[in-house]
Amino acid sequence: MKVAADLGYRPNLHARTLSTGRTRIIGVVLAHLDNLFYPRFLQLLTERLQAEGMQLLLFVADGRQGNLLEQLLQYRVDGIVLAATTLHSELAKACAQAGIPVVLFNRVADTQDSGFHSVQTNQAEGARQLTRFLLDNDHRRIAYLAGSQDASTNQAREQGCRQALAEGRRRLFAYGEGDYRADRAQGVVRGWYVGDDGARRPVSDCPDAIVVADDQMALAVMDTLRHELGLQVPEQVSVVGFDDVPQAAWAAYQLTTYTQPLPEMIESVLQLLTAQLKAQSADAKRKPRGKAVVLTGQLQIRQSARQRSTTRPRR
Amino acid sequence: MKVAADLGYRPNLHARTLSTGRTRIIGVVLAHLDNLFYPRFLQLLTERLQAEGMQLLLFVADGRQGNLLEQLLQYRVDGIVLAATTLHSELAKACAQAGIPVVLFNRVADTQDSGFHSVQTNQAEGARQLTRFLLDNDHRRIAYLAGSQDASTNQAREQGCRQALAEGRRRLFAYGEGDYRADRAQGVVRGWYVGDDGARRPVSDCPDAIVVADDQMALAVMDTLRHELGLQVPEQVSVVGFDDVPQAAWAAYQLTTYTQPLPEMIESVLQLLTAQLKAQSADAKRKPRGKAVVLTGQLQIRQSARQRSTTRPRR
DNA sequence: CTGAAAGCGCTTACAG
DNA sequence: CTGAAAGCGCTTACAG
Repeated sequence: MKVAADLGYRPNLHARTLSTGRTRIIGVVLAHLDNLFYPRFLQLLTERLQAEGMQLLLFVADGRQGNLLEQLLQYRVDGIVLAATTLHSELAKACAQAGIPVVLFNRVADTQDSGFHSVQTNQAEGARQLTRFLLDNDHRRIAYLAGSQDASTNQAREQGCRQALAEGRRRLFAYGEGDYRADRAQGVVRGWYVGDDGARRPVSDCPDAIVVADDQMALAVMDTLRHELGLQVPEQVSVVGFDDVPQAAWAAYQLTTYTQPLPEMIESVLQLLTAQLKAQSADAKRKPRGKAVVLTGQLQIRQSARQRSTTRPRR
Repeated sequence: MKVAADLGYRPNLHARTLSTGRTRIIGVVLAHLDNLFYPRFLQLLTERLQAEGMQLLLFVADGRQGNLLEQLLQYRVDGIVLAATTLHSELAKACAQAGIPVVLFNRVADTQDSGFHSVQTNQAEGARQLTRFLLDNDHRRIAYLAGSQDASTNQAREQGCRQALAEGRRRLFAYGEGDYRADRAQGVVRGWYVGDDGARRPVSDCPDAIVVADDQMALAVMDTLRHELGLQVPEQVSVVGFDDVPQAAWAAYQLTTYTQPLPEMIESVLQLLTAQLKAQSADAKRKPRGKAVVLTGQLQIRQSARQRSTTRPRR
């Protein structure tokens, strides 16, 4: 042993892989690393995997999925984490078919009980709480600015928003699609507040609150409202987001949002992954139903949404 | 071939690795993915590596470097990109000793001609241009807010700042260390503008411009100046940063900064990496000198630094 | 030009 | 309990 250490011997993990069939490599597929929510996700996931002695092979989905799948399979990854919100489910299916454990992050399978494991926050409940907060604080013309229509995150958030409105016997005042992109979101907002003639619309024709499908867009929307349209946030328009990205807490924004419990989510991802790895070696044939973990986030009240009164009535 | 495809055959890359000695895996080590500059770096690098048919194995340096090095070596990565600014150079040396090509990103070896390849922006020149811009626009009390003292990026930027001041026959008005962390930077700024008694210092005792070692800290500094200390940026205090992270362009900040040419930098990283891989297979013994690629960035003038006058004198 | 064999560096079942 | 052999799935030099 001493000699081996002195000679600088390191076991070759690829050789080990050949005989054990385990690579200890997890493939992680991201769609947009430019979304402010994912850097921290990636950092935490990497740290946790490292701590477990596993490695993270990073892929960015850029449309050419075929190639990506090929790589994933050829490297015999032990498991795959799919965090690409808008990613077509073809990829997930192909991986599962190849017998590789898949965990969907912040995304749920669009086909019913497809057998995929998934981890997400209770999106609908979060959006419901945000919307109810706005209703409770006297907002009456509430708009929803959607992410991508086909993203499960957006669908749940939209549904939660609509549900809260229905409970409050209110209708949605305006609806637009931002596709989870800052520039598109800003375009939608301009359309809401500025008429075709380039003049500002009357206040009563404009939303007094905007439920934005994620923080990324919400921050961009705040910029446009304040610096381009000259509106006060939250005095004239309230904005709420979803995720609680680091930037949401910055003094310039102080965004009211719904916090996704990222560390817990990561733990769940790891649990699902390792559970599958064990089950796989135990009895490879028994295919368990996909387990959908839904975690509870938290309403994070900051300053971007107007509150009825700072001095609360004494009980 | 048809049959193979029908059966879903995929070559096992680990087996190939065993016989060829090439893994087509590049190890990437990051210190802080929470720095706003790195997500895009990682995204672009991943895309480029994927395009070349290589894979990216991601590591986050969390102090326990020994373990990290072990993993890197055991997975027989073909090359390593070290983007961890404050990372101790032990790691780089150990990798080089093990015969793995290393490219330093945004960082230069602290030991002279250590044989490492590196890619960076001309940091000193950038800081010089930023500082000169401030001088040319009538700023007289210029402070430098440093990153980590031992980071080569910071050393070069500080030197560039001091050089421009010397050229303008000015002295540095104040100096503080933010360690590339937003909260530390904010603490330094508070100390500059607020006395021990908690009262604001007289204007003439405070900087009228701050050269911040990176955008991450510069944005936090702007927040503190505006929202905590009630100062106008740029009217009362100018702030400039370095990197040109996506957030620097946000309407709330409009940060004047020095743009690092990220796509070009990535290209250089890939070139250095592939060149070494070829050289390695050609004659493994000839150890070439480290090549230090220094690219030119660009002064990005926005609104966070006061300009003398919007109407320029006609020539 | 085609095809069988050796070898890459491990693990593990098996023989002694 | 120890030690030699077979096998994981490729590549490549070599024999036919």
